[in-house]
Amino acid sequence: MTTPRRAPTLEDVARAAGVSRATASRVLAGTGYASPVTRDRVSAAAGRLGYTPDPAARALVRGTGVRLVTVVCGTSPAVLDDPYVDRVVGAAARFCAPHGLGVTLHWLPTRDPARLRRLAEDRGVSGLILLNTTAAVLAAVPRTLRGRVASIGVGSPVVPSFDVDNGGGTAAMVRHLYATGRRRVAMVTGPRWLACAGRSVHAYRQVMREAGLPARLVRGDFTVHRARMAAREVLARWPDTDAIVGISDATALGVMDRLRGDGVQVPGDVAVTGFDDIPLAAVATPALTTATHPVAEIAAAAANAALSGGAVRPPTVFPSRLVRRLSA
Amino acid sequence: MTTPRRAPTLEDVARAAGVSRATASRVLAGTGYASPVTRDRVSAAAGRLGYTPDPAARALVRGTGVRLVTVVCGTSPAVLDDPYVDRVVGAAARFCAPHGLGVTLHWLPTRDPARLRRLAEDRGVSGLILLNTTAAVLAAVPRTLRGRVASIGVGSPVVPSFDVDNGGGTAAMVRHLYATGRRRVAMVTGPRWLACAGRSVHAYRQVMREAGLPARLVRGDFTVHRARMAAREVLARWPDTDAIVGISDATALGVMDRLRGDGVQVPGDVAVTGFDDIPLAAVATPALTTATHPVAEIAAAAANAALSGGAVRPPTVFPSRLVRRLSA
DNA sequence: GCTTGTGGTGAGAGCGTTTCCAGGTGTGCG
DNA sequence: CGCACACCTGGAAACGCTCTCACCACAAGC
Repeated sequence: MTTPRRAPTLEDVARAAGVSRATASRVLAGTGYASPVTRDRVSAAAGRLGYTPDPAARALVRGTGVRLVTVVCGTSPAVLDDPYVDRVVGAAARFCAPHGLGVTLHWLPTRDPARLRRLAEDRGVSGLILLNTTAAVLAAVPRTLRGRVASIGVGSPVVPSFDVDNGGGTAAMVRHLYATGRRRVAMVTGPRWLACAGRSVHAYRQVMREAGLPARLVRGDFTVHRARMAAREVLARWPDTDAIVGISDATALGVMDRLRGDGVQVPGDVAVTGFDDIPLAAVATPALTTATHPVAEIAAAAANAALSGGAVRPPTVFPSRLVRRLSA
Repeated sequence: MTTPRRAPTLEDVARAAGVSRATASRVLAGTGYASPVTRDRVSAAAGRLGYTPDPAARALVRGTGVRLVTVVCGTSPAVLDDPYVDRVVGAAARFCAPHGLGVTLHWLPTRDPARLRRLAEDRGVSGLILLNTTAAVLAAVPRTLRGRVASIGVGSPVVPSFDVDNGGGTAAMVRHLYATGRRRVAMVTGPRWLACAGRSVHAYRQVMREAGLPARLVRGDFTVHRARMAAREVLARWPDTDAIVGISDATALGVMDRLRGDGVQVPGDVAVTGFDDIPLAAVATPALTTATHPVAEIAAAAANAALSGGAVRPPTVFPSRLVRRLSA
C-alpha cells in the first residue's frame, strides 16, 4: 500500500536535485547566488515533483500573513449584504488565488474606526482593502498598517486609493441630458458621508451651475426601496422635473419603478439615468442609460496595492464610459 | 521608543499566566486536562493581551491549510464572472473570517476534472466548495479530499451537498401558472449538464404531464442575452404560448425584454416567471413573480461542511418560497 | 508496603520555509 | 605568492504553534 501521497516539500525538491534546502529555496525564490547548473536542476526537480510552497510555512517565517481582508465600513453589518461588496470580494479572490492568499470579509463600524487596530495586529492579515471608508477611518489607519492598505472609493494622502471616475461619469451624464433638451434635472444621491457619492453630487452641481440651472437633490442609500421613495419626493417637490440622475443602476431602477407606478412616461416625461452598467440595466424597461464601472479591475488593482505595499501615489481613477440606451 | 507592538504570541500568554506554552495551548484549545484555576488564569491572560492565534503557525503544525477554495466548474474561465459565484464567495468569506481562513476562487474545466488532484495536494487548501459540478467531476474527487469537500447544486453519495429546492420551487411555480389559467406553458432552461437545471426541468415536465399538457422546452444559459433569443425561439415554435418559466431571474428578465420588444403584453398575453428573487426582480416591468433562493445560507452551510468534514448525509435542500408579483 | 490509576503539568520535537552566517572554491591583482 | 573579492553552497536558527511523552502528586486497591 502506498502512503496517501504527501505533498512534496522543499526538502524533497532539494534531495531530488542533490542540493541543500537553503540552495533550493534560493533558486526557487530567485534570491541570492546560484550556479546555472544548480538552478536548472532545482527548477527541473521542482517541476517534476509538482512542488508548490506551503503558504502557511512561508507566512510563518516571513511574518507576512495569509489573507487579504476586505473591510467594509458602515453603520451596521448589513452593509456586507450589498452585491457590490460581493463583486469586490470575488475579484479580489481571483487576484489572490495565485499567491496562495485567501480573502475575508469584515465589517468596521463607521463610528468606531479604532477597531482597525485589531486587524492591524492580527498576524493572519497580510493586507486590507477599505471599502466605503470616510476620512475619519482613513485617519485611524495605524502606522503599522502603512503599505498594507488600499482604499476603494475615497482618496487619501497616506493610503493608495482607487475608484471609478464618478465625477467625470456623472458630469458626462448630466451634459448628455442637457444636450438632449433636459433642463429640470434632479439627482437621487447616496449617503452624504460616502465620498464617491460626494464626487458625483459635486459633478452634478457643477454642470448644472455652469448651465445656469438650479440643483435638485434628494438623498437615497443605494437600495431600490429608498430610491422609490426618493423618486416620489422629487416629483412632490419639483413637479416639472424632466430628468432624474440616479447615483447607481439600482437607484435608477427603483426610480423608474416608482415613476411607472405614478403613470409617468420614461423617457417621454422624465428621463432616468443610472451608474454601474450592471447586466440587468440592458433589460430594464426602458433599457437604462448608464455609465460603466469596472468594479473587477478596480478591486484587483486595490488588492495588488494592498499586497505589494507600493508607494502612495495620487488616487488612481478608472474611466467611466457613457452607455446610451433608451431611458435618457 | 517602544517597539512596533508585536502581536502577542502563545508564549507571551503562557508567561503572563505563569504556565508553560503547552498548558496554555491546551486551555485555549479546550483539549486535555487543566485545573479550573489554571484555566481561569490562562484565559484571563489571553483576554488581557488580546491574543489571537497565528493561523499560519496553526495551519503549519496541524497540516490543515489556510484557505477555502471555491471551485467553479465550467467550460471556460468566464464562468467565474457570474454574479452568482460572487455571492457564494462573499458568503463563504463571511463564514470563514472568524476561523482566520480566507477564500479563493478557482476554475475547473468540466472536461478535465483530474485537475482537482492539484488542489487536493496543495497544502494551502483546507477545504473545497464545488460549484456547478457534474457527476463526472464529483467522481473525480480524490480520496484524499474526502471530508474536505462540499458541493453546491448537485447531490452526491460521497460528498455533502447543498442546494435550494429547485424542483419544489419550479413545481409550485408551474402549478401557480396552471391555477391562474395558463395552459400553454413553456420553459427556458439552463445548460443540460447542470443538475440544478435538470431538477427544475424535471419538475416542470412532471407538473405538465400531470396536467395532461405537453412540455415546451428551449435551452438557455443563464445570461440575459441568451434568454432574449430563447424567448424569440419559444414564440416562433409555439406562437400560442401563454406563459414562460425562466430558470433564473436573469433569464426571465431577458425573456420579458424580448417579449416587450415584440409587442407582447406581460402578463396579459404571456406570463413570465423567474427564480432567485434578486433585489431587482421587484423593480422589473412588470414586477417579476419568482421564487426565493437563499444563496448566502447555502454557501455558508457548504463552507461549514467543507471545513468541518462531517459525515456525508443526504443532500441538504433549502426550501424555496413563491413570491407572487405582477408578471404572473 | 507496592502497584495502578488519574488529574495536572512542562520539556521538547517537529511542521516547511526563509535567511543569516560561516565556510568553501576559483579568479584577478598587487 | 598572498590576499582580496566575487561566486556558490550548506548548516542551522528561527517563526508560533500543537501534541506526544515523561513526569509528579495524590488516591485507591491489593
